Amino acid sequence: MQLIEQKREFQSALIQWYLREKRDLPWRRTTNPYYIWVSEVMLQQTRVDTVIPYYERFIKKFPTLAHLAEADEADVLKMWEGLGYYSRVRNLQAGVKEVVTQYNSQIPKTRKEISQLKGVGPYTAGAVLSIAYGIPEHAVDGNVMRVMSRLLLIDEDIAIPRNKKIFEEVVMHLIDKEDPSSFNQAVMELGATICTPNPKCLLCPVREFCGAFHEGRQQELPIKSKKVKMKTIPVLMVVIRNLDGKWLLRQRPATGLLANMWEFPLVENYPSQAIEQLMQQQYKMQVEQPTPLLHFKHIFSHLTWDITSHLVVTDDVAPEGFQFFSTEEVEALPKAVPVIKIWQAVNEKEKNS
DNA sequence: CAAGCGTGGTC
DNA sequence: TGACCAAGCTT
Repeated sequence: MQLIEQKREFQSALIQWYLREKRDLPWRRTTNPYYIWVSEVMLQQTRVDTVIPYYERFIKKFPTLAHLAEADEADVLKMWEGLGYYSRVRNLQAGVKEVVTQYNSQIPKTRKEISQLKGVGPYTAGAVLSIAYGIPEHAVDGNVMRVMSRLLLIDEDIAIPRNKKIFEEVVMHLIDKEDPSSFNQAVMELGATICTPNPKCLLCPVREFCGAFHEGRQQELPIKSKKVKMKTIPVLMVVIRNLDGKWLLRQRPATGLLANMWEFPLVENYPSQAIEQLMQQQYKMQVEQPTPLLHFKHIFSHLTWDITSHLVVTDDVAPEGFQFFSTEEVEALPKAVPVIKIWQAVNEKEKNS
């Protein structure tokens, strides 16, 4: 195969292009393995432009492994608010604590050891090892599979997990042992800017090595099977204010959807009946004066919430698992986007009365 | 392994 | 407007 035979020329063309054209990103100004780790976790399934401000704030607030290890989980979650996939940061802090306590605050330099840290999978392990330490390890993400499937005309379905090892083996063969950091980042940069789903082949620095370009098959690669369409769940959210002007919230479980985030009382798949009766049944609470707030859809990765929200008043006590919070306290709690939207609607209504 | 897990951008 | 996407990991 042409690319394999001209490996040196390919590596050189790719890395020269990367060093010339790479975007100036905050995490490319350091090789601090902790900062690389933070950036890689944030970048999982998340766009660069979204990550940048979160990254800047996060490392300012938690500048070292020790700072993050010792931080309160609620403060850590607050820094992640709005970024999504909230278990990432819970796992990150757990992994950082492992490094501090078990590795004398030195992030391990072997795939075997680093992969055992919470939240560090095959990609993140290879990314930290190669970018922070210059170790020639594969870091195969969606970009890499797309780029390699085109370069080498690999037509295995990239949606099937067991096929990823094909790409990991390809990368281990092609990777530049002298500069694995630039090589891995170059492949990803190429996938993010040139070898996109709709590729810009005329701008590609390695098109002469590309099997798909030669055969005009760049639009049909990679092969990726479709996923199932998601369900829509009707959700009723009730914002409950007591006579002291405080708000009723609870923290979601530590695992699962919106892990550890705070929310107003909610009912999924609720029956069509009055809010007062529903709150009595579900939470044993007496509420009055229901006022409609917002009606909107919130789309998650695998399901949609069709959210109806109301504002009510109560003179009751907080039910099991709930607490009343002042307005300032509610602001400080980590909340996911649908809760934030409803909270903003409440504030609007307060302002106009 | 398949399914669960957020959010915002793009075409 | 809806499908698809974006530097994946866990169970």
